[in-house]
Amino acid sequence: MATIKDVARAAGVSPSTVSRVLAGHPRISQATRERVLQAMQELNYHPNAIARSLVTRTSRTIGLITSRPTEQAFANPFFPEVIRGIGSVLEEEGYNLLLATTHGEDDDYEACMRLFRGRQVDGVILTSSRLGDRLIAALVAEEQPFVLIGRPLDAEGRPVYSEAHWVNNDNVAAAQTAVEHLLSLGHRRIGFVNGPPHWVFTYDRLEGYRTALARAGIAYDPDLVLSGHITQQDGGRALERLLSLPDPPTAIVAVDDTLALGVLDAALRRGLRVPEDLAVVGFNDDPITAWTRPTLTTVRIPVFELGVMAARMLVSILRGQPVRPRQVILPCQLIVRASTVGEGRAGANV
Amino acid sequence: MATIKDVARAAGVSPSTVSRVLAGHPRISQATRERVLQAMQELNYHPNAIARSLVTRTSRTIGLITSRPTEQAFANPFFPEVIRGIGSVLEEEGYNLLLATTHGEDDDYEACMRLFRGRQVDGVILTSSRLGDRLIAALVAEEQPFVLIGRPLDAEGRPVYSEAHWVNNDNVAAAQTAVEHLLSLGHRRIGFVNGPPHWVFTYDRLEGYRTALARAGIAYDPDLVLSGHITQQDGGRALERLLSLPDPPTAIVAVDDTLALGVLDAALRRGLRVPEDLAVVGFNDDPITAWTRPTLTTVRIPVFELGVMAARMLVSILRGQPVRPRQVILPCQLIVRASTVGEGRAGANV
DNA sequence: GTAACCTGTGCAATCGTTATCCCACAAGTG
DNA sequence: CACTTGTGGGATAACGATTGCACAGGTTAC
Repeated sequence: MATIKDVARAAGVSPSTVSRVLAGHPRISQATRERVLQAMQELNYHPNAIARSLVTRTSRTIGLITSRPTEQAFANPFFPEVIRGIGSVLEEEGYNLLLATTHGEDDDYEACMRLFRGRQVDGVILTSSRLGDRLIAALVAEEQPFVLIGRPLDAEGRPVYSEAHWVNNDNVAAAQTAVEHLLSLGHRRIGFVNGPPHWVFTYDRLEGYRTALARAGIAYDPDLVLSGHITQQDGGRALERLLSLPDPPTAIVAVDDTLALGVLDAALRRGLRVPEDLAVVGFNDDPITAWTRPTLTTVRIPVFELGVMAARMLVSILRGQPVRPRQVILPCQLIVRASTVGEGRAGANV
Repeated sequence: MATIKDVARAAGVSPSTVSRVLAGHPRISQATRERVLQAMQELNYHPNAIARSLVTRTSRTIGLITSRPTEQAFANPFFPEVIRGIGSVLEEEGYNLLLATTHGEDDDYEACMRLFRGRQVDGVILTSSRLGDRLIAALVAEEQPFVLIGRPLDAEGRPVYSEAHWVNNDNVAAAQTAVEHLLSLGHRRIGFVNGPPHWVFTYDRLEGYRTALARAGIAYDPDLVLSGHITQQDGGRALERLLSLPDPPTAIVAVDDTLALGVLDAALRRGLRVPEDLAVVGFNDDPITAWTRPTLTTVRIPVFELGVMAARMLVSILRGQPVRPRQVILPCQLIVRASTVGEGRAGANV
């Protein structure tokens, strides 16, 4: 495979000159430039990105940390959608996207550090965070360029790292809106089907649930709150448990549409009428929610836009440009459909 | 950042020794090994993967070529699903996955070549191919390690590159099965909503459609075959055009569930009863198809498994192990649901 | 007419590893 | 005792680029 030296020899110049042609250096005469370019063509030369990375200490590659095994991450439409957003920016900017393979949730720290130390990526995008996330702590401490989709909270749920860059949707407000929607429909016993509670987004959504209840003067009942994995199966299981309570809920908020689908499916199988016997609200506006019967009320998260913003921010950081607001909050939107208001009134968005 | 030399100095050995410890070289005494490991710990040393790549000429990274802009690729559940499969293997094998960003379909050749020449990837997985694909031709000519999901056909549709590695589902047979299912239900005018016809998978599915018709003694009517992009919108448009024919079809085969959803949606909007007025069959068994009303008959493609097989094959190739069958064909399965047989009979798989 | 500057290019160091070659020393062999 | 064999580890040269510095020759300024 042709190297820069081969090209240099063929063009009768030094390797430096070839390198300068490659870099578009201004002080190269038109004549030599053409000679070099022709030699490159003839030898089918492509620069070795690895060698270049070694000396420039950049790779024009951005890492994506899912903090979950790929197999699990891509089972939820959230990741493809966020990658769509990220990809649309990176394509324009000429960055590649490296998916860090992680064995499990705890392994992502090592994986991410390896990427940085190994100089394989110039920066990373984290797609979610945990309470007291040590990966974020390390990235902040080492001043590695990164953008978080979400927001950093310490182990006690307090905001931290005000200097960090992140893009978030206001999950507290979003969940609050969802619950208030149900309250306005007259529901008083509202079940909350949560994911693993140590994730910030689940924590925030639970927070919103509690806030809404508190404002309505309804006591928080821990029996109504269940957490599990974000799978349809666990959604179904959660519903079963909630329905077996002495005083079961008349409405359910699930923190993800996948969970909500599990709830809906289990409810319908049980012969419940939705929303008459049980109202259901999900999160994310997964395309599937527009097709279910009844269609599913859900909180639309601007996932694509989160990806776009995160990528834009990171690119700016890498360019050394100051990022004006270091933190961005994108609005959510409650999409009211039949699973809460019935066929007739569905379609009106709040 | 600590380098191998710093570690060497701290441990009182030469860089070579540190490198050997890193590589698990057998001829290193226990004592020095421990000294070196401790120095690494103290200096928080992580090897520079780029520098290593430069000399070893490997990167432990695999490239994924979607041949579409990321934004478009990830709009279809196929890609996330195939990545799930690939990722599940790569995680175990310790490979990273690099998504090649492509501006468009024609740009993928350059992008892929840059990846290889730049030594950024050890091999690539192509997720689809076109008739007479020049990227495949180049990879074969340059003997670059790659696995194709699909199969290589020349510009005239003849199989080529018998030495290439690929994983495919038998799209011809799959489409044939779908059409025969409709024929067995009595349909004689069957519309075919195709994607861009220069892709091999669309070509093959059309082939299956024609074969099934021919076997049933039904003349091929080009008016019944439409092609467009694989979007819901184009599915809907195709249906409109088909219904405006003098002798419109009573059934539709769409080469992708996304198209089928567009067809279904447009049909329902028009007030058609499905399947009584119009039967619909899709491809891929997108989770959404189990939720539509009526549920959608579809051909299940083992997408996850295609990803797993492709990744396994590529890893074997990279290891220098002979891959026993160079080509693998995975079976499809027709999932019969209500969009062809009505609510009562749905659920029986063929 | 000479100093100062500009243009275009080459030289050589460097990035952080791995790999080849070689040597010092200890132990086994006849 | 001389000679082979084996073990552990150091020196040094790649790997393929980039880049600061030097410098030759031509142009401009005064």
